[in-house]
Amino acid sequence: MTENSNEKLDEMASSYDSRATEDAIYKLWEDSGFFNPDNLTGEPFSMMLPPPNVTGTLHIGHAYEETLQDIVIRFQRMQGKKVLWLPGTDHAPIATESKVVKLLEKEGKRKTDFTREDFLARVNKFAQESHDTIVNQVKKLGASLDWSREAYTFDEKRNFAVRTAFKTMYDLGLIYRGDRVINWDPKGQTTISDDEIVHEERKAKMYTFKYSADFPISISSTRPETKVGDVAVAVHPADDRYKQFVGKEYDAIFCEVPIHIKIIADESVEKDFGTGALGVTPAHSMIDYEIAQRHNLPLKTVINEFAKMTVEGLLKDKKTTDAREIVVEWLRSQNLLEKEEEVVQNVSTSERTGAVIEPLPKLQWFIDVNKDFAFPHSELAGIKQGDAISLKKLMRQVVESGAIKFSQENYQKVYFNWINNLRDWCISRQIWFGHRIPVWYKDSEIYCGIEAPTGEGWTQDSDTLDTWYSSGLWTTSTLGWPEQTKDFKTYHPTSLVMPGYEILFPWVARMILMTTSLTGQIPFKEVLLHGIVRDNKGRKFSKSLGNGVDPLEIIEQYGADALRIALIFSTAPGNDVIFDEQKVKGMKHFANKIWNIARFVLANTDTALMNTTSSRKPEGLTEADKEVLAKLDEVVIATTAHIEASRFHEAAQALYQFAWYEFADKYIEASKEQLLDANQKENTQKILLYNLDVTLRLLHPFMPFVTEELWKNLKKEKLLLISEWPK
RNA sequence: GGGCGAUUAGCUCAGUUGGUUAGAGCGUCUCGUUUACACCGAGAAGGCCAAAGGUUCGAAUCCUUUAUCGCCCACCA
Repeated sequence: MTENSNEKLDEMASSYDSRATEDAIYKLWEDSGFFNPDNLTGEPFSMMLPPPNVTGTLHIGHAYEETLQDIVIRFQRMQGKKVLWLPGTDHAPIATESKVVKLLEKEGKRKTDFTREDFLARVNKFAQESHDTIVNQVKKLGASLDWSREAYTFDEKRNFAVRTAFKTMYDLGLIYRGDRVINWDPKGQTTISDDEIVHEERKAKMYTFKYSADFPISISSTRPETKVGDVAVAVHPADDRYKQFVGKEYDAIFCEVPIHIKIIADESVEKDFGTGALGVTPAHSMIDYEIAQRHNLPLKTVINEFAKMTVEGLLKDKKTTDAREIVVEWLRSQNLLEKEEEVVQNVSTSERTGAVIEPLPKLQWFIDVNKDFAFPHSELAGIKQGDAISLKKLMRQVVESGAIKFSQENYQKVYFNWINNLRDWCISRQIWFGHRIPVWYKDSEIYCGIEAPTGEGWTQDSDTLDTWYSSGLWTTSTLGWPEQTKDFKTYHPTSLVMPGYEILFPWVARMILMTTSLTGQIPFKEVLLHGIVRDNKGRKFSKSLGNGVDPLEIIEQYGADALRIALIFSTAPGNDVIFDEQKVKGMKHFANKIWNIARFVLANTDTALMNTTSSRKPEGLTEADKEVLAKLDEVVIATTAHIEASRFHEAAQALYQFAWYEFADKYIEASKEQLLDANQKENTQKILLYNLDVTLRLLHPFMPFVTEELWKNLKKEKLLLISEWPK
């Protein structure tokens, strides 16, 4: 070894120290300005970060998501494209508000102790703190996001986009206000959409009984207390047992409440279930509401927003659960109860509060997904401006036509299946935190506008919008829409969206719905969904299990590069990922291996050769030289193909194999002899440098920190961040 | 009930359009350290690719059936 080399060995630590490296490297990148596409040239490539909720801190699942996206982004940037990856956070009204309510409860305070303004100040403070934590975590991971364009779903610009979107859809007739049975969360005191419901299996008792002794038909119910709201009994039209009664009407006194029951025939009733007769409670059951609509039956509300009975008599002001006991007792005392059986039933609960959903008729705002509207502006093949199309058809069309491509075909099937079952979307929420509905009332007048109406006496709707209404605008609002900004023109439609499969419906589908109807453009050209991260027992990470892993602790211990490559190494995107600290440990060793490969190469080559490394395949190569160069060509082709096909795990595996076994174990070992041979020395040095150069480039999207740190030693003009991808 | 998927080494998972002896990480075992890295090297053990049938010159891969497991959607009252 030369004297120079010994210096190099002394200069570089014998192992890679991620703690001493990562923050400085991130700062180097940020200061370079190359996260901002304004400083780049080439064909635009754009992607939006799915905005994390400002409900606290990020978990390992976010780290996975950001790693996948950062790999694509860095790869595209190295391909010489003008790459925009735009960061932001989501105000997530229900989630954030309920989080703050819980925090206040710990202080012994309630939401109602505050004015709307004071409460919102508390929420905003919490949201700001969460935001800061999240941004720090994202940076620690190495995500190469353009922070100069950072957005928030609840900032001024996004609020303007939301108001404009609402007004536009209202004018198109897509948004309407209607009195319908909706999902009411009695704990959160708000409506929620179908997507915010979680079904839970619970044991329940099903009671079979008659309304009164002289009523001809028995019915079954797990919620006998709602029967005071019944207006009909529905039977199947072909059910011979009940045919004779159809059309007849009866009066009865049920648990001290007078009821009037009409016998109707409806196809939706199952003959073989229970008694084959369904007590219809239009105000407190979605299905019954739909039956009632078909038969022009009245709505009879018997339960209020606090899940308490509103009828007179025995049940007055009782909670539904208590009322149930009372009704059952009453049925027994009247000798009307025929059967009582244990059943397992699916109960609808609120995703955020866990409360049992109470279907209630309420005046709310909806998006009509079935109504044909005149498509206002089109940049799509197959649909012209002015064509009549419904949102459902539109959502199907843009995927069927191939304008939006699902990288995983099975998720496309899931998407179509969801659209087929889609119902109108309830977008109003009775919570304080969120975008106010841009509608004002004065006596019987209604005004919808982007700004408040002029004149005295107008009151704005007190409701706020569903979180997905604003995040559904994410690709457009972040680029300045509704203004036709330069960013919007340059980067929209975005190239790709990469969220987890769990938000395919609430987010991906909603972005397609909102963006396409409003702008006539698709929001993104390609959808690539990823799985969720589970613990090493295959369980979801959750607070109640206490199995959460803090990405920052993992990064502190093993380094961000190790975490990144460990997460993507062994699983194809779309499948769930098992997080195992052992994997991260293994990849820390890999980062160290790369470090020592570089250390060996740098110690055994002359700086004078640094800039001649691109001179390939010199004369007089040894077998080992030829072998490693061939393998290097292979890994360049394979890595590129794998990334282009979104097989990130295979790209990572190919690189791991090459670097460790071909480059280090075989070639570096062979080079030790060759370096001693004067005839082979220069070739060997060139090949070592060339291999190192290419390996660092290929590895950069996966392990950006260690590769950029080592790149410094190659004394190149450009940062590795914006260096050319090898060919 | 409707839809989507999974089953490959002790564990966690790869395996692109079907193509020679099915791979990796971790773990296990043996040997090795004046040598860039012990966060290391050399080597080894370990799999009738869930089961049965079919298509094919050829199947982990395509088709059918079965079993087991998982996820999503859905208020059979």
